[in-house]
Amino acid sequence: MAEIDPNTPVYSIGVVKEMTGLTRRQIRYYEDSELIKPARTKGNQRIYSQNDIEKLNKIKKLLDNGLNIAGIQEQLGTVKEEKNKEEEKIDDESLNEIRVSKEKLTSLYPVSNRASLVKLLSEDLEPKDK
DNA sequence: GTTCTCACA
DNA sequence: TGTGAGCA
Repeated sequence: MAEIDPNTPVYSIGVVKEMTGLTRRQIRYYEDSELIKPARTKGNQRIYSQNDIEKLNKIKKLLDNGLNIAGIQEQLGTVKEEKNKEEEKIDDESLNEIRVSKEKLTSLYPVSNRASLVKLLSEDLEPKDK
């Protein structure tokens, strides 16, 4: 099948919303905070790429670690090309917590992020009484 | 039906 | 952050 690049935007906000567990408001807020840079469609619709999805998931993890929008902005504001100590610290905690085995690196992201992502996807279940 | 932007609480 | 209104 056709391989899609991790930076090829093909996800609509609805998909991103489900995959990240965030709301449209939050996603837009992060975008406004320069956390992500989704592409635009002719109808001005946002389209996210696999790369953005993982980034959103990372943000979700940050929120799970007790951070807030300010923390997210701090993370994204600090993390440009080099990862900061805080990110490593958080990832380390997650790693130690879940004790992820040697996962296959199929992403451009470091192992820490990958492991965190796996944890996130494994615990993406929210208490929805329905 | 879904998403977008802007604005308000 | 959530929600509403009007629009494409």
